[in-house]
Amino acid sequence: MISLFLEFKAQATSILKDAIQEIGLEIEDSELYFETSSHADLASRTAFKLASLYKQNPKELATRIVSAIKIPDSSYVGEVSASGPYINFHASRHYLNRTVAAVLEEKEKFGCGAPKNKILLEHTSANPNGPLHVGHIRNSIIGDTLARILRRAGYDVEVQYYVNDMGRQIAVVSWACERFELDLSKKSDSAIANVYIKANAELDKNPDYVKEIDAIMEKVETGDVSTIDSFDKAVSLAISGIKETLLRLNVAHDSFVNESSFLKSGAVHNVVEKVKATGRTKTDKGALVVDLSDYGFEKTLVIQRSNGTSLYTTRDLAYHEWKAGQADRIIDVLGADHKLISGQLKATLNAIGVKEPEIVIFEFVSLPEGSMSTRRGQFISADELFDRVTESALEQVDARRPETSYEFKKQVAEMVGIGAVRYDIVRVSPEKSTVFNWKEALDFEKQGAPYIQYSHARACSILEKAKEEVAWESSTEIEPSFLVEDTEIDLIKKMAMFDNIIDIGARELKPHVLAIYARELADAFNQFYRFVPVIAAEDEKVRAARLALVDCARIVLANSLDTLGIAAPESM
RNA sequence: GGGCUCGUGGCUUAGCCAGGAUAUAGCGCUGGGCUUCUAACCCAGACGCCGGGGGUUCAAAUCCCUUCGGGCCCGCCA
Repeated sequence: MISLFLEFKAQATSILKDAIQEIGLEIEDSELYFETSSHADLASRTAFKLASLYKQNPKELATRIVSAIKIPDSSYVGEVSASGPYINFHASRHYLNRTVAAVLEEKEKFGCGAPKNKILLEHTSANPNGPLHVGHIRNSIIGDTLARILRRAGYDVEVQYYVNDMGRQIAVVSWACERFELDLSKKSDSAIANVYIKANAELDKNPDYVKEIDAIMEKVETGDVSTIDSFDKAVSLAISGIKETLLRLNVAHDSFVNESSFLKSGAVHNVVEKVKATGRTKTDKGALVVDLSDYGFEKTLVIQRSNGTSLYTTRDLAYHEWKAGQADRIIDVLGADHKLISGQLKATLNAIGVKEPEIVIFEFVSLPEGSMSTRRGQFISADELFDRVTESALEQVDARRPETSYEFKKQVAEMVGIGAVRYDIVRVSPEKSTVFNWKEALDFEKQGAPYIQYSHARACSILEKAKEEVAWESSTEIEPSFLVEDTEIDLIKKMAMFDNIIDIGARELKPHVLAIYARELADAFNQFYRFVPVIAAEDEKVRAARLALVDCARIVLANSLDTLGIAAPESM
């Protein structure tokens, strides 16, 4: 709740506005054009804007503004200077001291924002027709990291998995379970995938079977008990396996919501009636379609089949109508294949006066041989990735820490392996499509999660040693003003930036900014570690201050890792 | 065919929406650093017509047009 960089920026804003007013000019807050830069802690390009507004020279304006600047006592802003047309703000000693104190005071709460309203976030929601594959977990990791960022930003976040327990693909699964034997010696989701793949091959060979699927679909829609039971059985087998995978990935959902519940409750029927009431619907070859041409969609949207059954879209409309009543903001994390349909969904919701969701789209992960498909059995399961990556991590731990127990190595390998997977996926912007590559996935040499985790472990190790050698205690009173080395100041400034990163991530729904930040924070800590002796510091007060700084780094690294959903080992 | 999106050193990638100070970082490569708090580390160096071509602007990786290449979508599937 203690703002540092955000407060620094707020103070810089007010100081700059006053100075601009002082020289008789005026500008909007949004035209102060602040940016972080290597030249200053915060730089403003506003002189460019003022120059064009008032037809004056930007350099001269910057100089005049700077000379009119008045910095209040105990401000986070220390010094302001003009560099050509740029106005550079430098943080004060007070800001640095306050940062150290804030981290020590707030500990795991450091970086948290003030309490905000409720968000309902849906992610993963993969069809229960097989295990999660490496494409699905991009959804899970983006979604889970966003949820963690939003929580730290202060939102009350509920995370849901929308279970498709009655679509056509589940009818195929159910049909497949009758026809083929489930191999339950395997993980249940994998067993489901096997019969699902076989069934699809059968359906491709013999199109007559399609009628059987249609019949099953009609039965479930009319509430046939044995058909519903058969669906439920298949779905729960798949979902229990998926839950296991998500648990290992450190991804948690607050609730699993069944699609069928909206049919049973009559919500699907009601939402169709609401859409009809807008006068946008018509019948096209027996099917009920919605005209969304005024929203820019050329083609109509089908919301009811000619046989009267509902579609995924129809049930999704009902789901979103329900969600809109549960929270202030609705966020869905969806694959790029949903771009069009989610636009149509939003338009339809808008037409019936229901709050629209914010959609976060991520692009596909494909294989070198082409796109992944559960139906064709062409995918790499998340389980296989986790197994191989943790196995590879185990070899690393074994090589680096041969003296430790097998239990320890196994634990570290799990933290490092899963962390590496999460980091590798979250560090890339969601809008980039990627090709899965085993060599890269198993590479621990690059600066990824293990690098950040190692920095955390290193901080822990220094503090452990300090307890033994100099009887250090975390409660020791310290004087942060002794932290004057470049690497110390850089590290403090980087820690102070945490609230800003959480704010940006939450505002723009971009989890990758946090991934980059965590790596930069680790960089700053490692540089400090390399250049500045801590335990060996000669002056006792300097040593105490540096130990406190190590403790701060440990806390902010741990908080960053926690927000990324990555374990923070104390030793590795 | 139409729509959306991505294209930044050999490879991966930040910055683009809100245009401005030498274009970010990693891997790989070259060279250096462990009798000192964990070397999964640190330091230095080479490598870029920011896909191509036009335009707008005092200023373009960023905005506009066009073109090429990759991905996704255009189902009474989800």
